[in-house]
Amino acid sequence: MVTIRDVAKRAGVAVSTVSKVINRYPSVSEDTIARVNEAIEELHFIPNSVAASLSSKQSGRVAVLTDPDGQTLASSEIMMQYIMGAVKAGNEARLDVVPLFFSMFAGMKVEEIEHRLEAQNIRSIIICGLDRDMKALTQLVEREKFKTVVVDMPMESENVSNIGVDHAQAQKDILRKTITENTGPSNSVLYISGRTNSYVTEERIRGAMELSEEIGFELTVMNGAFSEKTAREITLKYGRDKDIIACGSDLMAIGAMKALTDMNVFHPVCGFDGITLMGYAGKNMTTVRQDFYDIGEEALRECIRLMGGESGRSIRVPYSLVQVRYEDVLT
Amino acid sequence: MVTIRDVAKRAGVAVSTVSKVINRYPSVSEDTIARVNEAIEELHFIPNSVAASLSSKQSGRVAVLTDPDGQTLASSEIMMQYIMGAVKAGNEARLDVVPLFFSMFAGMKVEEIEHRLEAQNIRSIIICGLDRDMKALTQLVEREKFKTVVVDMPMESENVSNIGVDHAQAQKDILRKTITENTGPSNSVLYISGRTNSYVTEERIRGAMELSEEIGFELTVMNGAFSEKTAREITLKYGRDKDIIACGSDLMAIGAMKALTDMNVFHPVCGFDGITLMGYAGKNMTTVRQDFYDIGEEALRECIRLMGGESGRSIRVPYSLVQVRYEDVLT
DNA sequence: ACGTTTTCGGAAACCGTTTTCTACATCGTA
DNA sequence: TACGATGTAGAAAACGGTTTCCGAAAACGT
Repeated sequence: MVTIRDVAKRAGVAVSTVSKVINRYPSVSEDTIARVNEAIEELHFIPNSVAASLSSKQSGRVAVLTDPDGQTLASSEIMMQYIMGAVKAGNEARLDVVPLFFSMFAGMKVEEIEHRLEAQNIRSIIICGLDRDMKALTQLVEREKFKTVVVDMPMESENVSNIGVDHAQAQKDILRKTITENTGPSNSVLYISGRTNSYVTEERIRGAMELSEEIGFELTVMNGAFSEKTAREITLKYGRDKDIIACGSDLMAIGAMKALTDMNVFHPVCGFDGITLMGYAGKNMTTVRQDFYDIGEEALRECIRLMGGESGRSIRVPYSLVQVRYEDVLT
Repeated sequence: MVTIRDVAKRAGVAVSTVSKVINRYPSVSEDTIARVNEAIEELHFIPNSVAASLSSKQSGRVAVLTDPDGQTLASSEIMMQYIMGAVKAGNEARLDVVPLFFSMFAGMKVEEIEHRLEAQNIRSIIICGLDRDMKALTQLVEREKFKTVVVDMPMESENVSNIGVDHAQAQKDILRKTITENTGPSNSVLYISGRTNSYVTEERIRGAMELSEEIGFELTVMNGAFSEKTAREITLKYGRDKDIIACGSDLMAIGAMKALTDMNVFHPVCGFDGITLMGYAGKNMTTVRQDFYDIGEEALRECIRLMGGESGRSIRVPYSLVQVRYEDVLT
C-alpha cells in the first residue's frame, strides 16, 4: 500500500504538506502543489479514507438510515434508489457512505444508537422513511448530535436539513389531473391515505382536502395505512359508488385497482411515488413520480454542506405526474 | 466519546489488556476479564471500528459488490436482500460492511480497483451478480488480493469461496414438477434462457437438458438474455405450439406469461428466483425460490472464515419450489 | 530451596492520516 | 536599518485502537 509518506519522500516534502495539497489548503505554493500532484500520479496514491476519518474530527463518514418494511417490493426499490444515489455522491466526494437499517437499532435507547454511530466515526446521517412511532430515531434527529438530513419530515434547525417533494402540492396536482381527465361526473373521490403517524400522509391528505375546497367535490378519506391489502378491502367495500379512487401510495393504488377489476367497475385510480411495480398492475394508472435516486444524491450533498458548518435548511425537489405503462417498465 | 483508555483507567489495567479482553485473547485471567468487562459495561464503551480497522491488518472491512442492471425491479429486490443480509451478519460480528456498486468501477483497470479498495481498508469482498463480461472485476477475483466470496460463480481457491444454490438441480426440479403437474401431453418444452456469458445460465440450461434426456421430452432452448421483453417476443413467436414454457428467470417468466395471456393460450410457465413481482404477474406461476437475504448473511460469515485464515470452499444453499400467488405477497 | 517454565499484564511502537504550532524566508514600510 | 506582516513548509502530536515484546510473578519439578 502506498502511503502519504511515500508521496512525501518522492516529492521531497513533508507529509503534512502532502496532506495540505490533498485537502486543498490555501497555504501551499503552486510549485509544491505541482510537485506533489506529480508524485501522487506516479505512485497511484489514493488516500486511505479510514485513516483520514480517524484522524480528522472534521470530516468523517455518512450513514444512510432506511428500512421501513424491508419486505415490501415498493420499499426495496425505493430504499435501493436512496442508497445508490447517496453512495454515488459519496464516492465523488471521497466520503465513505455506510448503509444502516432501522431494524438494527430495534429496542435501543437513543444514547446507545448515538454511541454505536460514534463508534463508526459517523458525523452525519441521512434518514429516509422515518415515522413518528420510532421514538428513539426521532430523538436521534432532535438531539442534533450529528449533522443530519431527513427525507420527508418537517425538521429544520442548526444541524438538521430536510429534503423531499412538496407532498401537498403534488397530491393536489395529481388529483386535479385525474379529475380533469376523467370524463365522468367526478364529484366524489375516495381518498385512501397512508399511515396516520406519518408526515407525508398528513401533507397528502391536506393537499387533497384543499383541492376539494377549491374546486368542490365530495371527498371521503379513509385510512389505508400504506397497505395494499387494506386499500383493496376499502375499495371493495366503498369504491363502487365513488367516481375516483386516489391513494396515498402506489402500492395502495394497485390494491385498489385490483379490487375494482374484481368488481368489474372501472374508475380512474391515482397513486403516489412512481414505483416500477405500477407498470405491472394491469390498467394504466397515473401517479406522482419522485426521483428517489436523486433525493439520495442531493441528501448526501447536503450532509457535506452541513459538515462544512453551514446551517440546516429545507430543500424541495421536483416531481412529475406520469402514467406508468407496462411498455415503459419492460426491459 | 469513551475510549479504550477510559476503560483501562476505570478497570485499573493497561490499554493493551483491555484490547485483549475485547478481542478474546487467551492470555488474560478470568479475574481481569471480569473487571474489564465491568468497566466496559459501566462506561457503555463501544470500540471504535474505524480505529480498529486502521490499526489491525488482520480484521478490516468487508465490501458487498453488486448492481447488475440497477434499474430492474427484480434486481433491486435481490440486491437489497443480499445487502441487508450481509449488513446484518456484519453487525453481529462488529465488522463494517460497505456496499459498493459495479457501476462505480466502470472503465477502471483492475489495479485501480484494488487501490480503491485498499484505500478503504477493505480486506474482504462479496461479489453478487458478476458475469464474465466484466473483465476487470473478474480479474479482481482471480488475482486473489482480497479474501473473496463470489455468489453464483464456480470459483474456488485458497482465498476464494463461492456460494449459491445448485442451479442445475433446481432447474431440473422445477421443470420436473411443472411437467408432472401439468395434465396435458407435455412433451415439448420451450426453455428461454438467461444471458449466455453467465454461469447460472449454463447451469440452468444443463439442468433442463439433463432432465430432457432422463425423462424424454422435446426441449427447445432460446436465448432470452434475462430480458422480460425478449422473453415476451420469443413466446409470442414460438410459444403457441409448445406445451410448457420454462424460463431462466422470473422476469422472463412474467414476460412469457403476459405473451401467452395476450395470445389467449394457457400453458404452464415456470421461472427462477422467487421474486415478489411474481405475485403480481396474474396467473399462478411456479418458480425456484432462492433466499437472497440468507445468502448475503452466509456470504459474510464466509468472509470472516476466510479472513481467519481458512481456505476457500464451495457452499450450496437450499432452495424451494414455490407457487407465488398474489395473496402471498399482499401486505 | 532453587532453577525452569508458564501465565499474565504493561510499555511502547504502530496503522495512515490531519492539524496545530513553530520556523524561516521574503516583503513592504516606517 | 529594523520592524511587523505575510506566505510557505516542516516537526510532532493527535485520533483510538492492535500487537509485539518484555519482565515479573506464580507455578512447577526435583
